[in-house]
Amino acid sequence: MLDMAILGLVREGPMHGYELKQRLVDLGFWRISFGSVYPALRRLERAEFIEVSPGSGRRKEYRITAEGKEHFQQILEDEASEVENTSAFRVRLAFFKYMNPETRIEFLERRKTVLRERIASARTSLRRTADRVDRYTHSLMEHGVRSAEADVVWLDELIASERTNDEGQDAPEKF
Amino acid sequence: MLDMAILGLVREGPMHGYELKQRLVDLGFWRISFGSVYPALRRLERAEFIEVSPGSGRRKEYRITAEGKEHFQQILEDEASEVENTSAFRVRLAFFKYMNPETRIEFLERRKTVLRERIASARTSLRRTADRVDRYTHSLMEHGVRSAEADVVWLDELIASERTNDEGQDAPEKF
DNA sequence: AACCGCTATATCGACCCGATATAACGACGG
DNA sequence: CCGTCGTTATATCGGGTCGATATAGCGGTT
Repeated sequence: MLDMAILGLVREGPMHGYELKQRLVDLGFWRISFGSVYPALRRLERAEFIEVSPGSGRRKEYRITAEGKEHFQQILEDEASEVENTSAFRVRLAFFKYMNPETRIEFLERRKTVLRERIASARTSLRRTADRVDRYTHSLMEHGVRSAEADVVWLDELIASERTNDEGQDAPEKF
Repeated sequence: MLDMAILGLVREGPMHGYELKQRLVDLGFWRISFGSVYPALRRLERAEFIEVSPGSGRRKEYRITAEGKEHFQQILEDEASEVENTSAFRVRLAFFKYMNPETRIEFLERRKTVLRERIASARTSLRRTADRVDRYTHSLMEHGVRSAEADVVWLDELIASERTNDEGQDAPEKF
């Protein structure tokens, strides 16, 4: 998941580790750690998906290779893509412009299905435990349902906007 | 974090691992894994916070010890409690009834502060990157802000309800 | 009686997190 | 100019977590 995020960011242009982490925070991955980022960079370097060159000062500039781009595309569009994992879903969405337009909607729909199933089972367990559970736990469970419902609404908006203007602003392939 | 969740659940009564995991799912921890649960149980057993006895069939019944209760109380009320970690926050909330009432509001307020800071910095990075970023990334960032805002509203409700009926009854109400 | 899906415990490697170490850098006042 | 403080930047470590997988009893179905 982190590999995809890093490749997707480095794909926009060369970057160093610290900057990479900040961009991830910008995307909403608050808790990403340097203990994940730097090992990931070495991992990707070993696999020859990225290259390193010295930047200014202590910096190391990372840039994506041809194999890296290929690999990124492959894991991005992977049919068996993890739609249950919120973080993985969000990363894929962040790089939606690189995704085949016809798989975008399918991807969003699958995410919606997962959320709907969770909402249903959460509602069930809310009803089942309504009397045994204190108000804090109950509120926690209810808020979980409301959040998931809001996510579904958001997904519906994304799907709608994807269906209506699908020929408009496809991002430039090059950089 | 998982340790606290397990101790809190086992505190209600003896339980086996599989049941424990299901209860965690009920609380909204969708992605908790057996690869975390069983090692955690052995960890807690080694520390003598829980005891094991054979249940029916292949089951193992886990029950909390006196030291376990003590430890649970200690990590629950820990002043330096991790309020930035969403999962840890949610676990603590699920066991709010065991928390000292006067620290509950303080805890909720600290969580609110963290969320407010995130909202502010997310808004900043939204403005900063508004032109450079595609509509998918933009929508992702915006949705993050909206979710966090909804969380703040929810926290406000919890705080309000905590301030008004602080008369020590744990009767579940509508909410 | 063979089969299937669910319950239940367990382990493995890869990965991620939080804390910590190190050090160069710019800014600022004394 | 000189200390020192906050930020930038890379890196490592131990312990925790994840996802996959193995094993097997158990109840119901055809």
